[in-house]
Amino acid sequence: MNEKISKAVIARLPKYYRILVDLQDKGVKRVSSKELSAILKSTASQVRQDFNNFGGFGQQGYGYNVDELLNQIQRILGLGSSYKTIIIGSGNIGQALANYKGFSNGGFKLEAMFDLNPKIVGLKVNDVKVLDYSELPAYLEANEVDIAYLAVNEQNAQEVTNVLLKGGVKGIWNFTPVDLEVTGDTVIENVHLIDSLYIMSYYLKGEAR
Amino acid sequence: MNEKISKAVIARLPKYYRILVDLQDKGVKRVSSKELSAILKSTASQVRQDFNNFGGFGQQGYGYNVDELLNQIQRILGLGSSYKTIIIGSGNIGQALANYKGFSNGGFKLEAMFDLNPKIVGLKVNDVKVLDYSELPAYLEANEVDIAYLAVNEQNAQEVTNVLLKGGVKGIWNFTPVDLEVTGDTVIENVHLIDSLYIMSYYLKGEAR
DNA sequence: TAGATTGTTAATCGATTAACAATC
DNA sequence: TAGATTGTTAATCGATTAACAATC
Repeated sequence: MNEKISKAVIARLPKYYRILVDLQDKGVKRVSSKELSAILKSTASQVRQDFNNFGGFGQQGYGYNVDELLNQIQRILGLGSSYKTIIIGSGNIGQALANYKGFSNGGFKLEAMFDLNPKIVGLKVNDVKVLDYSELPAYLEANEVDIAYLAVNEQNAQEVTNVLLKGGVKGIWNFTPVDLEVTGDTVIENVHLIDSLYIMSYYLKGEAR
Repeated sequence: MNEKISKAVIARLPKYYRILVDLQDKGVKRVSSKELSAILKSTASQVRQDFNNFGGFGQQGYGYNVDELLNQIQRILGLGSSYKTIIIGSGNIGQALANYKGFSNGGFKLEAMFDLNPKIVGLKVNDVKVLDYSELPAYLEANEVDIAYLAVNEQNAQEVTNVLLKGGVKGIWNFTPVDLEVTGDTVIENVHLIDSLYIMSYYLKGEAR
């Protein structure tokens, strides 16, 4: 399956996932595309199209079984797996990410943190020790890392990325405002906070018009 | 102008902005849509279409003046203005946002922080004092707030939002995984970190196929 | 069975890309 | 002027929505 599913569809999957977890918590057993679309503020048609990208898992005349649908989406998103993660740049954002509880549920296991700043190196954040950045290449040599959370200074972002790529990291969750250059099939997921704030500014200004 | 510009276009503006700041820093004086598209990995056609949503500011045969184009995009994004901001939920993420230097440049001025936790209330983060959450309604009564950065627990997100709306906050930058219900024309900008991580998981899994 | 709701095809809508006359 | 590159219209592509036969 999975010929080439559009980014728009993938971007909606986590929302389906969240909604289904909610429904399951509430003890709801079945749900129709129409009900889902009401929650999502989209159309029943889109919901069905989305699911049918992966081979529909509903039943005519019935709808979708919440447990089963949730399992499927979990599987599609790969949330059954366990990911080994590291944090590069253990300042404010890096530490916030280390402390954030939500990630471990999805199977994202923080294994190590790194920083340049001698004041930060050696700290323990949420039971994970901050190592000196100079140790990163050796660490990558010795340990298989799935995802690196990149929260370093803008100036160092690309250089650190190159080290991570050389070390065989499979994905980079990028919190810097830099559009990283990568080779090969390394996955980059950007969280451009500044962009998000600027977009908000645009719409706020719109209010005044 | 500005009839109804698509979200896709708006989402690209911060990237143009970043690129133009870079070019200006490098002393570049002019740039063509073709050059910009090469940096953006898009097409020259799209670049020109994007700018022409706001009334083109190029010159035939020449291209775009970097300084002028940057000014225009800055103006469109409303980055000349000054925004009064507060942080609700001053845990890890709230504090990281308070400490983040990048925001003040864009005119986002942090005025106050709030939290429920007595261990956090009273702290000073980046020279801003954390107030008790119970003081929020009075604060909003007394002060005009443009943007609230929402970094509270998932469980409290909607309730806090209701307080913010009642207090006349114009926009909410939402770091909770909740899809907030809002009335009126309050602007919501979501930073769904978990969604972003799940999307990354999807593409990582794809590698293995 | 009859009603409900899916899976799926067809129609529409919007966004991206191509083309080219206008003009600096 | 000739070359370059815009602004803008037209063509294409892709995503969303509508419609409906299949079927639980």
